[in-house]
Amino acid sequence: MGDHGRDRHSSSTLHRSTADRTETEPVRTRWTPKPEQILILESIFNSGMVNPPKEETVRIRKLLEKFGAVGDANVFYWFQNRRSRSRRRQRQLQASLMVDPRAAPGVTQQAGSGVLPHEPPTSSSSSSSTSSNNSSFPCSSSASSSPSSYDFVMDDGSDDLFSMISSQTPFMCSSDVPRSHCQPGTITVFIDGVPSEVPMGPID
Amino acid sequence: MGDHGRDRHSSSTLHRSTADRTETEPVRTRWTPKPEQILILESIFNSGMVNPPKEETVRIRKLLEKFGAVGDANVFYWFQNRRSRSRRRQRQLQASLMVDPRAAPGVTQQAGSGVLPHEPPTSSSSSSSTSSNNSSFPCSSSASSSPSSYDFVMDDGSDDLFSMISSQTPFMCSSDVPRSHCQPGTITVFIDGVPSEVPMGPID
DNA sequence: TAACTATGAATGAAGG
DNA sequence: CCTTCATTCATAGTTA
Repeated sequence: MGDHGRDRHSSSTLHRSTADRTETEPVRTRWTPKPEQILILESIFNSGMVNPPKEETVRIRKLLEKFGAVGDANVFYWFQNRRSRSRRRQRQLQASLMVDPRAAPGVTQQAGSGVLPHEPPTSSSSSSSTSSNNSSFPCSSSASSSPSSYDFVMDDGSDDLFSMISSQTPFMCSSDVPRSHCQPGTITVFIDGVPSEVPMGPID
Repeated sequence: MGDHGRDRHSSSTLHRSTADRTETEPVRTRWTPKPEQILILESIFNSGMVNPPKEETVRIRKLLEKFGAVGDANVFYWFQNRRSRSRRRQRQLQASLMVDPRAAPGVTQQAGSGVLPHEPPTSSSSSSSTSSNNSSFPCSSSASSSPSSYDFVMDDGSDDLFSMISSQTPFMCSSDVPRSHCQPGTITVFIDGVPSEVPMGPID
């Protein structure tokens, strides 16, 4: 069982493959988000917007497109998976703790499905309260920080727009926020000096 | 009948999986349509019956049951999801074409952008909605002259297709092109040489 | 080289 | 009808 043969077409936009053959192979490679894109997505997610509406999704996509080809579907999937994964992680962790206080995440992988629960660090101080004191995102750049708005400064004009990212951030500073009811603010992302606002109104 | 007389979940038939976890665990396995079942479903869908009534749903279920456990709800959900997905795809495609200037007829293209699963705003979203584009596609294609039975002739089929049934079965594809409403006839599915008729009455 | 992990994409099932 | 959750498949990227 488990033999599905559904149409696996979709996706799109991807970087150049090793060698683009003129063959009829669409090379349906899946979208590989760039580090900058991941940063943006994570920041938005951690800002409380865990489920952006369509309008916001489109806007976010436009934002991400500045760093690489990406479609609305990719953004949509990203948020969906993010939410799902976060919840699942929490659930499994909780379940494990309930059953056995020292239930190690080690599992015996069985042939067939490789869905083994893997609980990485993070997710500790999760106060599921209406109060949101989420000050995640150590994006301590020289940019001024406005209340209720996150500033994101990127320098892609240079050769290495990655400098800012690898400057201090290990890779991804994501503290899974279960559901923060952030106040209506605005996520401001500065790209190449151009600020892009992503108003985060009613999250869901 | 105020409410749809359709029972929401009545999939009484479901196979058991490797239930060696907990004895009392129903394992709640979701229905995994077999390739043959998918073929039948797609055929019916592509034949124009995109929203079969309950009676037809039951009949289709009976048909599918020959290849594996399946409930009425599964069939119902399948059609519902299929319809939704098709519409979404179509909408997205149209939107993409409007935005994407490279609608080159040439194939072997890495697609434009990730098609999103949710409806794009298409024209600012404000105007009254539900402006269903009825034009659609020409309801012609290759159809048998038999007014009593309908043949499934799908194009595409470029994707990997499973090894059909043990008999000869018309190919199918994932192309979603629901004919608005072809002539009311009968959908005949040849299974193992045995024709099963599914009269398509009120299509939708 | 293969095996594993992380994650994007697809879809069944439900809720509204 | 539409959106959303949960489960699963497939694959890019990493590791032994």
